[in-house]
Amino acid sequence: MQEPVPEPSAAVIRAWGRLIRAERTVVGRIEAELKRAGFPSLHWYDVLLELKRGPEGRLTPREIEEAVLFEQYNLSRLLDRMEKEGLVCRIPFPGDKRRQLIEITEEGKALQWRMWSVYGAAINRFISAKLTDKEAGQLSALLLKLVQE
Amino acid sequence: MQEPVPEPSAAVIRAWGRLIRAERTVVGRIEAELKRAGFPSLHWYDVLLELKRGPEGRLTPREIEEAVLFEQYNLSRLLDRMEKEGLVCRIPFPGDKRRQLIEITEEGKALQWRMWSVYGAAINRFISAKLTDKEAGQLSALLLKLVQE
DNA sequence: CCGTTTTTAATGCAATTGCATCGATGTTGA
DNA sequence: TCAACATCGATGCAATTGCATTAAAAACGG
Repeated sequence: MQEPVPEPSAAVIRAWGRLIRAERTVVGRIEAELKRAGFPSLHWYDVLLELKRGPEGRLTPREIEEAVLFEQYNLSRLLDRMEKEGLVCRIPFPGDKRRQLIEITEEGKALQWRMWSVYGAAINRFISAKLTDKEAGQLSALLLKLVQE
Repeated sequence: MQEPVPEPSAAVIRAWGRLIRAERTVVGRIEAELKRAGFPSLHWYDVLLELKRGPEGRLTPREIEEAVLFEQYNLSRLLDRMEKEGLVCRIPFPGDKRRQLIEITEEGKALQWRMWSVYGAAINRFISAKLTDKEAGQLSALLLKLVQE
């Protein structure tokens, strides 16, 4: 027996549409700034930042994956590219030969730092200029509810 | 003279991170439902829905592009694929040989309809269950501010 | 202890996306 | 009117992503 699906409310549908479009718009604007400045994409930045925050600049791929929500196979290949650029290196995980540790290099830290000057300015321009801190707090709270179990 | 960039506030940075992650999470969940049901991706749905809403089920590629925020070249090729599946067809634009009209077919309308039963249910599960209508309204308002000039 | 299951990361191949540019029309302004 | 210039959509090619699967190592269960 097939239950008829109750229609989502107009308010919810509108919010969902806006979420997708807002994300696309702001990511697009910020990526454009990074590209104009000759930097790699936000994905690279995300990985660099997570690593920098990790203990001794190291995390396992799984930990990065969970933090940035990339697919395992995409992260694996992104790390290939980043390693080739000398931004990270792979080191063995003590006591478990399946795992590995990804370590950010000095060059990686330097890139993260240089990217932040552009990225931070873009955030100012495209987000801070549009929302007060109070509104940003409200937005955070709502988005948190959205992803919680 | 290089002005030092004022750091974005913690509240803004947090909201931005949550926006990206919430979008990734919810899109991921919804896409998984669609895939499980054997349907194409949300991008296809977005185009079908826009067309269905357009006058006589027709829009120019530019109009679709503006509505869904895809890149011109990506949309061009997405329409190729959709046309190949018989979901849309390209017809000449009267009075301007550069443009064209994309028209949704009956088959396209039918697919949109069938996808909605899964998509709507997923929205219920992943959004309505997490936010009240009032909260959805607040979220909409904040996201709108974010993208406005 | 050993067979089974789970976890972790990599990879071949197909599909999609990004980038740059093109060709065809339309539009504009001297 | 006609030479810029702008708009619209397509496309070659490279880069990235998605999908399915693999290999290796660890954890588990009897």
